[in-house]
Amino acid sequence: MAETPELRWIRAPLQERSERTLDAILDAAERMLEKGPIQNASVAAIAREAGSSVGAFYHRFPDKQALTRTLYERFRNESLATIEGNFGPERWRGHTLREVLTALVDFTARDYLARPGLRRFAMHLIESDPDVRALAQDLSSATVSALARLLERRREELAHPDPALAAEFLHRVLFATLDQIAMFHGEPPTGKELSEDELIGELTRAITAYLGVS
Amino acid sequence: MAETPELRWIRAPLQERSERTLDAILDAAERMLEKGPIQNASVAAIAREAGSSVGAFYHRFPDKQALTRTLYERFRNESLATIEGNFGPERWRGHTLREVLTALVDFTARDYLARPGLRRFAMHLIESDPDVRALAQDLSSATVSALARLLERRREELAHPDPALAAEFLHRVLFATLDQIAMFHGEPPTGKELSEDELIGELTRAITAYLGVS
DNA sequence: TGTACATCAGTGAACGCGCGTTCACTGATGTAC
DNA sequence: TGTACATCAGTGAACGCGCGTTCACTGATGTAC
Repeated sequence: MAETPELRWIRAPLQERSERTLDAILDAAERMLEKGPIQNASVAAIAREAGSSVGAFYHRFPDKQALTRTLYERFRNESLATIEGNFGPERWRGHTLREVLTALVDFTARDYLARPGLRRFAMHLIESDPDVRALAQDLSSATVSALARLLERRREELAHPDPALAAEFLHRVLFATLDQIAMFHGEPPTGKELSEDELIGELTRAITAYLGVS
Repeated sequence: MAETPELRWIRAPLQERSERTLDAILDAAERMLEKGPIQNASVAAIAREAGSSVGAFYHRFPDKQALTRTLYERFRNESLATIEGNFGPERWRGHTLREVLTALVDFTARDYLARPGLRRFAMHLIESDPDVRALAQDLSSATVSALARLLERRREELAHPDPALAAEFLHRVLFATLDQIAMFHGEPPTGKELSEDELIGELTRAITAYLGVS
């Protein structure tokens, strides 16, 4: 599961043994993400889950923050790869803008909602760690730019006067909505259920209507 | 500033003196909300800010959680009153649905964005305290119902086939977007600025387009 | 290929700090007569 | 109206717990010759 992680915040493993330990700790932390906030999990508990020890933890990580940053970076790299894959101009050749948007919303929503703990983790970290926030802004910018380019290229298929502004706005609304759902453990803040399919349907309807997709 | 608060979670003050202390503590906590998470502020710091003492704090509140719950309930009551005021059928007589929605979005967005710390506080509490979450769901339900009734009454002014579903969806999207902005201290997650006016404009555009307002 | 030594990795008990909570005490307010 | 007493309110030092971090030690791996 784990690639060799970024070394920005951790001591480089010099033996294969310690690389295994490092991966085990990261994997354990990732597993614990879906149970509850990592911020509430003690280093001892994480080490135990990894089948390791507190001392081994501190042999790799200078402190607990380095673990959360490294984890965040793992996920950010996944996201960057996904953006590359989803937004290339040739990726959607032969499809209408409506089809493209429908597919993107569907994919993004299901991806997010499948791992709510991960999203909660990211939100808390972005809120509290300025370095991570800078990384997240970078990721957002990349996504917004990719979306803006997509909209610019298909300008004749939409009515919104300012595709760049629209991309910025849509990015915000979409991710805010998905993050909010993740935040509340899949239990929606209102009593009434709104199923995943209904949500995706309404999101698509709202986005195409907002853009004035022909 | 403070009304006599709900007594659900605190010991009733029997002398005027202790009621003053109670209000001072609640006001101090409210002030501290905008600085940083109350969860990170120690009881001693809150008591100090209130010009009181730790012992006085525990004379009113059985524990720290009772403070956050009481604070939350204060704000929830404000919100309930706002809903009552904003959603009565006679409130908008003589205005088009477009005008009503424009006014509601403008009011709600500016109200939220003026006190981001309050929103962050509420989000964290809703996430971590099941009792508060139940209260929040109640509040959401009330808002959604009020909005749904408004849309039902003006069904001929909109194209969306299911006003109740639309109300549920719009509520989510709107508050998720505003909460996300509050969450990141007004610094948007993307580098590019989207001014408050632009945001409100695009929100209104998106909502009217989604509903198919004539 | 074997041996000595250096470095890396892992262990878990102990430390220390922050913070929520308690408690013994002092002071203020209300009430009975 | 004054006085004695009970109850309420406030104070801040001390307690205790959880948890991040350290550290002295043991074991494993790599390397020089």
